[in-house]
Amino acid sequence: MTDNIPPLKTQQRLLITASRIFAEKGYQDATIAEICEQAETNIASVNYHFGDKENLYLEAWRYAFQQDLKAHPSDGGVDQNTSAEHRLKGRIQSLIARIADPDSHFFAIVHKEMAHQTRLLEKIMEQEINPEREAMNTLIRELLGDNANEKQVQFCHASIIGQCFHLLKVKHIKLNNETRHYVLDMNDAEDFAEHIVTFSLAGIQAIRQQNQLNSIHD
Amino acid sequence: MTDNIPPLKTQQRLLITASRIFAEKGYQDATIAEICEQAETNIASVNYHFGDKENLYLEAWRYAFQQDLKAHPSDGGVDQNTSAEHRLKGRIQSLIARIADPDSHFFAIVHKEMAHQTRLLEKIMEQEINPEREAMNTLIRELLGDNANEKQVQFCHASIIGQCFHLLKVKHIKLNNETRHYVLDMNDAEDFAEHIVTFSLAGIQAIRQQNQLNSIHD
DNA sequence: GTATATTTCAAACAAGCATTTGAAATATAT
DNA sequence: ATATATTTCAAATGCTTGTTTGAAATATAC
Repeated sequence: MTDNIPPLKTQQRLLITASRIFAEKGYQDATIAEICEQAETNIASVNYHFGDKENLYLEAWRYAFQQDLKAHPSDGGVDQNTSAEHRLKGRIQSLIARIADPDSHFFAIVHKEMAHQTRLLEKIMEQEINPEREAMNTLIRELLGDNANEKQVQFCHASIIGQCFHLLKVKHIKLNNETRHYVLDMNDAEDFAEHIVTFSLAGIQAIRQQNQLNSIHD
Repeated sequence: MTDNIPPLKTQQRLLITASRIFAEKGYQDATIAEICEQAETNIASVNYHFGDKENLYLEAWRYAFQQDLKAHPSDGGVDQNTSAEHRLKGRIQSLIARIADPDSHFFAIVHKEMAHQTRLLEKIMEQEINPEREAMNTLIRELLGDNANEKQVQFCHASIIGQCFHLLKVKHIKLNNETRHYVLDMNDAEDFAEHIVTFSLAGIQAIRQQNQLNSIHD
């Protein structure tokens, strides 16, 4: 009777390994052979436990999503009673954290998925991402004020998400640094999050003020 | 002696077709068979004219870059003597136009390239994109004022590029629109460009003002 | 302890696709 | 007009990789 931790089940090892490798290489370039080798199991086990490669991909992605959220809750751990500014800041920081954290794979897979284009995954995306989008849009609406229309809300949302996802690109394009000037990298993630908050709150205010000016003319 | 336009050479047809198909499907999913079929030539012609698939990809990408710039010059056709605000606006509009135009393939290929990860392409990217980046950074420096440091310039650049590239994602993720609320789409490209300009000029001003406040404390 | 179900494994299989080949067709030059 | 170079073509080749197979090993249940 030892207190040894029982080794993880094959299925679990496959999920963990697959989410990492799919994040690194994308669906196409990741081979079942490589995943199984690193998960220390036989190739046939993918078929046995998950049916086929695509289903393993799906499950690994879902798994990564849950793990990432466990490490970085989407509200950033900010009290729901604080100002919209602070809650937006929390959400931006959470997003940046999930993108920058080398152990968070969900967004890396999303990023790689740009090329692959599976219909199934899109469905998952909608399911998983929509609630986060709506939560952020609610904050944006509050910050934009009553004169704002839905299009402006979506544009501001796109501005914020676009900035955050840009870090994803930087993360995966490892540039051959020929002693060039300073360039955004992963060590700046927290600073960049601060920047996005400042930049975006000002952007939102500008739209709000534009609306107020226009409404006077009516 | 007729004034018939001579049919395009095989090599040219391959470049045109390949840039379109690589933009649609990415490197991996695009097959030589399909490209040749649509270019109305034999599969072996890729090997004959370009050596291999990767080199065709390279050449098609370069070709797309040139074509896109021909249609949408990177300065947006704005007079170099106008204000930094207007010149930045011109650049943003050019970028958005090249991203939104269904006949412009360069950025679509960049987008799909996220998954493929060829070292060669990265090198070309640097060559082609760096001048544009520097041009925009010069404008950003001017708008940020003398108190700004290089990191802030890069952050602001990342903010703007990130917003523009977000449109690229929207373009290629054709969502199964289940009668959901309004959502950004390609018809909004011009409006979105306007939005990015307003949003980003305000963001840049906010950083500038932050710097001014901080410099007073010294 | 035996029978049944579950899981692992090495090897074989099959499909997709880039690439090659060598001959046929066409263009170019002299 | 003839010789030479260029371009096209159908078919074959070979590699990569996802999937299947059936037996062996292991766990589970009674």
